[in-house]
Amino acid sequence: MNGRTPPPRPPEGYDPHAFEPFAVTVDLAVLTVREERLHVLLVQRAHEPHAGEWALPGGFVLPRESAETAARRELAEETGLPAGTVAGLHLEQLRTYSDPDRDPRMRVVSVAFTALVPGLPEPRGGGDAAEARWLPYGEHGPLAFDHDRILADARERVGAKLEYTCLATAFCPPEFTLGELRQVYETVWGVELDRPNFRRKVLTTPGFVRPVEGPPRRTGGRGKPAALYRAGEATALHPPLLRPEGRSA
Amino acid sequence: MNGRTPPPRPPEGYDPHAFEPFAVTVDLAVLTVREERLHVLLVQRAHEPHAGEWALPGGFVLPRESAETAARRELAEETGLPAGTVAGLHLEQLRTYSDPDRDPRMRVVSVAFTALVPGLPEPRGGGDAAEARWLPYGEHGPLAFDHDRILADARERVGAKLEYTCLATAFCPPEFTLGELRQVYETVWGVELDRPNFRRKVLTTPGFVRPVEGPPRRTGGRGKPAALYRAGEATALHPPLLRPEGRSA
DNA sequence: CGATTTATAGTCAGGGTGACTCTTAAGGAG
DNA sequence: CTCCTTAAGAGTCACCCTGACTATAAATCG
Repeated sequence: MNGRTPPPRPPEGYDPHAFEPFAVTVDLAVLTVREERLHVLLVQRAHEPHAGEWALPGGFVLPRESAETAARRELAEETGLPAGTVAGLHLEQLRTYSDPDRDPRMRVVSVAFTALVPGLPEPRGGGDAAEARWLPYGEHGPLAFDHDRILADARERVGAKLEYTCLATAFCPPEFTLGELRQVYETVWGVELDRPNFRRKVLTTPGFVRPVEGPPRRTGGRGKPAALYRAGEATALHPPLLRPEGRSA
Repeated sequence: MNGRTPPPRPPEGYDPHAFEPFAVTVDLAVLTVREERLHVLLVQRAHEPHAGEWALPGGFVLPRESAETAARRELAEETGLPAGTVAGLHLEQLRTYSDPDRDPRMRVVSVAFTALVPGLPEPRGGGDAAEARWLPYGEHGPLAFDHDRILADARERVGAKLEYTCLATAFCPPEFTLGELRQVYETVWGVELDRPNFRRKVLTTPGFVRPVEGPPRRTGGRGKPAALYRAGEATALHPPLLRPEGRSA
C-alpha cells in the first residue's frame, strides 16, 4: 500500500478501473508423508493455459478476502475436506511470486502458501481441477507456470523449519508414535536418524510431545509396540534439531 | 496464478478490466544499526490518507515490474542512494499483507521486504514523501496503515535470521571489526554478549569472516585497536549462533 | 521355535558453549 | 608522565548436548 499516487504509467488518480489491473491468486503447496515418502497434492488443469498439466491447487483471491482466507477456502474446495478440518490445519505463507511473465494471459501475482497435513484424505478433484491426487514429491513431470519453483521453495522451507520448530507434529495424526515422528524428519530431510538419539532429543525438549495415557498401540506391522504421544504446547525448538549435514537432499 | 477461471463474482472471462482490480505495492522495512541502536528508515506521508504520518517507504509495482524490482527502485528513489549501491544491498521478501481493509481507498495487496544497510546515508525524502529520516526503532508514533505490524514482523525475522545465517555482516561496512559485528547482534537482539565467546564463535565458523591484511584500525574511540575483517563467502551458520534466551526483546 | 524388526534403555567420548581470568594496547584525566 | 578506563584478544575450565554405539524387550513372520 502506501499513499503514493498510483504509478506514473498510467498516471490517473484512484479510479480502480483506470490502470492495468493485477490479478491476485493463491497457490498451495500441500505436503504430507505417505508410505515413507513425501507427497504433494496436485491438480490436473482443466482449462488453458497449460490444460491437462499438473499444477499446485489454488485460485483467485476474492474481492473481500485476505490471501489467508482464500488459501483456506481453496484448500477446502480442492481437497474436499470439511471446513472445520481445514480451519485447524497448519497453513503458512511461503512467499509471493510476481514475475511479470509468469502467467501468459495477464498480470498475475500469486501468494504461495505451504500446508502440512497428517492423514491422507484422498482428494476429490473439485472446482476447476479435472483431477486431484497425491503424488510423490519429484515423481511428477514439470508443473504448470512456475509451480516447480514454488514447490521446491516449499520443500526447502519446510526442511529448514523442522530444525528449529515443532512443526513436524503437523505431519502426524493427533496421536502418534516417536517412530512416526522420526519418519517425518527422515522423509523430509532424506536422511536416516539414529533412533535412540532422536528419542532422547524429542523427550528432553520440554513441550515438544506429551505422552498419552493408556496402553501402547501396535503399529499394525512388526516390532515392539510403541507408546503414543500428542503434540505439546511448544512451538520453537531450543536448541534446534539440526539435520546431519548442512544442506538437505 | 492458476488457470482457474476468474472468481465467481464478478464472473467474466479474462478481460483485465472486467472485474474489480487489485493494486499491488511494495513496502520496505529498511533497518540499520546507528549509535548502538536499531534504526528504521521512515517517510512522512505527503498525501491522504494518513497525510503527515510516518510510514514505511514503498510504492506501486509498475505494470512490467516484479515486486523485487519495484522494491529496489523504490529504495533508490526514497533514500537517494545511487542505483549501483542499491543493487548490492541485501533485500529479502518478508511476507505479503492482504487484509481487505488495510487501505481505505481500494483493494491494495502489499509485498513487504526487509533491507539491511550498513552505512547511514542520510535520506533525502524524494518521491512522494514530505520527509525521509532514520528513526530509532520504537521511538516513532504509530505508523500509517498496518506498517507497525510489518515493522515488527521485520524485526522478528531479522533477529531470527541472525541466529542461523551470516546476515549480520549486511549491517556492517565492507571492512569491520569484530566489535562492530558483535554490536549488530547486541542491538538487534537487545542483549549483551560475552566478547571472547563471540569472537571464538565467529572465527571458528568457516567462511563467516575473512581477516584483512594490513595494520589494525583504531576505532576512533578508546580501547585497543581491533583487527579488520570482511564478510566471508559463507551464508549459513552451522551450528547456529543462538541468542541467550529463546525469544528476543 | 528362531529370525527379524522396532521400541526403549543406557553408556561413552568429543565438540561447542557459557562463565571466567588475564594480558595488551589504545585514550583520557590528573 | 602516570594512573585509570576501555576494549581487543588469548586462554582456561566445566558442563551439556550430541553422535556413535551396545543391550534388552516385545511384537510379527517364516
